[in-house]
Amino acid sequence: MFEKYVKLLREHSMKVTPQRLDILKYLDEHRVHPTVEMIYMELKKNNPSLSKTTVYNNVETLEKHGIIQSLTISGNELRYDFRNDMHCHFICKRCGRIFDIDIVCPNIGKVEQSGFKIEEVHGYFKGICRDCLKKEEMENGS
Amino acid sequence: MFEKYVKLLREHSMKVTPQRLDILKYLDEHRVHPTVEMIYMELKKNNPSLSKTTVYNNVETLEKHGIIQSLTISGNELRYDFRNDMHCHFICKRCGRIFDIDIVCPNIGKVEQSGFKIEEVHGYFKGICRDCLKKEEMENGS
DNA sequence: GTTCCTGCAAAAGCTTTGCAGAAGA
DNA sequence: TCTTCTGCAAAGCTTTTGCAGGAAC
Repeated sequence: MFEKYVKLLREHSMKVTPQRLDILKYLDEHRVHPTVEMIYMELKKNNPSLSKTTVYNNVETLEKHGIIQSLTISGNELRYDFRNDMHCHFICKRCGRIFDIDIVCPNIGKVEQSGFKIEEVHGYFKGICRDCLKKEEMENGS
Repeated sequence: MFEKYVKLLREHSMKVTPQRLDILKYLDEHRVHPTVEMIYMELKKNNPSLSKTTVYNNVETLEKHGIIQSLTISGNELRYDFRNDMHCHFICKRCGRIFDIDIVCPNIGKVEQSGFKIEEVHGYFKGICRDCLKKEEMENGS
């Protein structure tokens, strides 16, 4: 059940705690790019003594170790992604859902040629998702 | 002096107020992608009665009209850009400065083909800028 | 005159900090 | 045993809200 995450933490010489395992498992199994609040509310159900500070501490530490990734796509809150490989995100302005977009920026070379050392690449698309477009068509349809 | 911005506001049927003109002029002449706090502190020098709420109100309205653009690059605060054309940004993890990168995403078509309606494209690179890299070399240099 | 804007104060929301006790290695 | 983690409370910041008076048109 948790072996995968125990291994992941050990590989990064991080202490293995139940809270950490819960957070990793949640992020892995719920690829919705949740906020700290969402993670906290979900995990609190099975562990009522969980503190939001612990969630904050852990997502920060996990990110520092490169295990997870944070998204600044929505401006007023950070979102977390179990995937740490390079890909883009699409956020729907109607429903707020965030989708993974498997595209890699082909211009990194150009930016590096101009003297910048790139450590992270974030691509964010904003607009209306398929489902919300369909819903709109249904409502406006003749 | 302000004719340019008066014209811009009129074109968008927005009322012309001194505060609006000041904000537009500041953003146009200081392409550093400032925060609301930075705009407020600067403009307060010549207009001590300026309110931070007014700055918030105006950057929001200007963005809604597509005159300026907001960046979510830094997570804990919004930054504003006078440029509203499509381009990318690079933020230096050392000095915090944000640079414009004139690159257009070549993959928009692919995302739209998968059924998403794209309204905004944001490309953020994070790393170390030229100046900070040089400074590092000087300090570590043999 | 009507509409929209400004600015103040208060509140809200996300995140960080300090610290004592607890748990991991 | 030593180090790190957890959880609580309080504080810090950015941003939003409500509203009365004022300015734009």
